[in-house]
Amino acid sequence: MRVSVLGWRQYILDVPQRREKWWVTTLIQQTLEKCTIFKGIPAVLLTLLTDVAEIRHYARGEFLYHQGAEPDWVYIVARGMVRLVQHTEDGKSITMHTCVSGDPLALVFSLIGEPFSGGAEAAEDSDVILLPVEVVWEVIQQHPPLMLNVLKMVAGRLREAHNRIRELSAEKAERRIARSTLRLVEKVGVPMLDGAIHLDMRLTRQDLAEMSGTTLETVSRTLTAWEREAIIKSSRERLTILQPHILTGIVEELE
Amino acid sequence: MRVSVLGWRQYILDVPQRREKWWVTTLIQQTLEKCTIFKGIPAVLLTLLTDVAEIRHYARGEFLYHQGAEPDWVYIVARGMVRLVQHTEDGKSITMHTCVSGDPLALVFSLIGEPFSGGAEAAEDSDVILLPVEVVWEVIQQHPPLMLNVLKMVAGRLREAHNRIRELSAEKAERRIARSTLRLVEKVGVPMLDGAIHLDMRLTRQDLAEMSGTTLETVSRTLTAWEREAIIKSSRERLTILQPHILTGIVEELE
DNA sequence: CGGAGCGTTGATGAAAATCAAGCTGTGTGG
DNA sequence: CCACACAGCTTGATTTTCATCAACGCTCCG
Repeated sequence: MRVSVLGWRQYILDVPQRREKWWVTTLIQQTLEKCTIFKGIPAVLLTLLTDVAEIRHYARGEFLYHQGAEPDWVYIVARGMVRLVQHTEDGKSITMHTCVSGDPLALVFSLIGEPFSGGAEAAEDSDVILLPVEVVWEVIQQHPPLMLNVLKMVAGRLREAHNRIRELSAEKAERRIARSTLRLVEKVGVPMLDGAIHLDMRLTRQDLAEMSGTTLETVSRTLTAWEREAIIKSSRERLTILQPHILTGIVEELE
Repeated sequence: MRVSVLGWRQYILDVPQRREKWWVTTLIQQTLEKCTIFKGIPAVLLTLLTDVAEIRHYARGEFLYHQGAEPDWVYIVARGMVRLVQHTEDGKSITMHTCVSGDPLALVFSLIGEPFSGGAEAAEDSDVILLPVEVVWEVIQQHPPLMLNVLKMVAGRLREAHNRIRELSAEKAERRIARSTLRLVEKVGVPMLDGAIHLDMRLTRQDLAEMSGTTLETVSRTLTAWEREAIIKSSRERLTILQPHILTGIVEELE
């Protein structure tokens, strides 16, 4: 009878065919539960979302959607990482935001019905939950406080974007690279026994450059310098921060 | 009885004391009516907002609020311009967004209850409408579709912020200045008979520099060069774009 | 008339992009 | 299992861009 209230019978009826593996359902439910975007959602609506959700795998480098496309799904990262990118006319890409497990993508543009301002590319092999836009919309109608969660999420991203504008306008490359690195520590940092922090992701110099607004050569030189000072330890696509407080110092020091 | 429904008796009762001039009420009502943020609002709620609104004058350079403060009002620009700024540790300021008549400020941070990520400074002598946060919140509760307007507004600003990140990461100073100029054309451009567009605001080189992520010297040199090519005509704090299409060309040309 | 705020211009230097060449680790296919 | 190709990384040399420092002109206003 949940079905008749919400009027999404077609999705519910589809479920048996689409969902063979019980553990897929479990994964979806657990992921959705811990999304800040769904905080405070009534159990019945969460179940509805779980029922209509699809899950899809994206290989590293694959695109979930492209700049300018019209949104038809809301995406939630279950496992892996997805980065939101914009491309310049001359083919460079810039990373606007990096989404990790639990982060939503395409949500806002779905709700307001505008085409994407950027593309979304899997930065790692990732599992992503897909929710039909109409269902997400209906769920929010049923429980308007969710809109506040959405607003908080966008506000957070806006704040982050403004911070980056400030950094790009006023700061030197080394500092911006330090900032990008520390942001990654927040997202995928794994503390080691000796106080070091390992970044649990594949990360090329190019990636860091696209996050910092600089070039891969500059990133390479900077990391080499840091490694000489034993601030970090890096190898191909791997990065461990040995002394995080020094990076913090680089970010905070005056002038 | 609108009062008892909404429970904002105290504001309603305050009105007679606070509002001596009838034309102030008219100005407030007309401004609120044309706000995209209040599009679709029921008349009764608009009246409520009009009743509880205050209007305040800010001189050029005066701050409406400062970075880090807790929001207690929602601001709507009625006349003039207000810019949202962030400050760096070494005292420089960066303009994040320029608000013109009808634009809301502090709205999102009010709704999510977080301190401001930047300050708001009157860029011209301005009249600004102040709405108590609690009333705005109550109005949105009464008419949830308004939340969508809010979301649209934030999404627009996020899009703009991302565009600026892309520009700052990849583009040269002249192009960024051209972009900032064209953005101002959109906001305060007044078309002239001869096809030129005059910017209806006081605008120093420093202002343009803070919008473009460069320095006042670079802006000065660029404008001088443009003036030599008869693209613009500028005098102290005044700017007229004689050939807008050339600026568009600078923004769009490859490499 | 004098000063404050805005604007111009020049000289200089630092930062970082760009161009270039070669190295290294990883994975793949023969 | 080896070789080899490729993607990622390093390093050096060169050049461009722009910030910075500095000095001075203009004009508005008290």
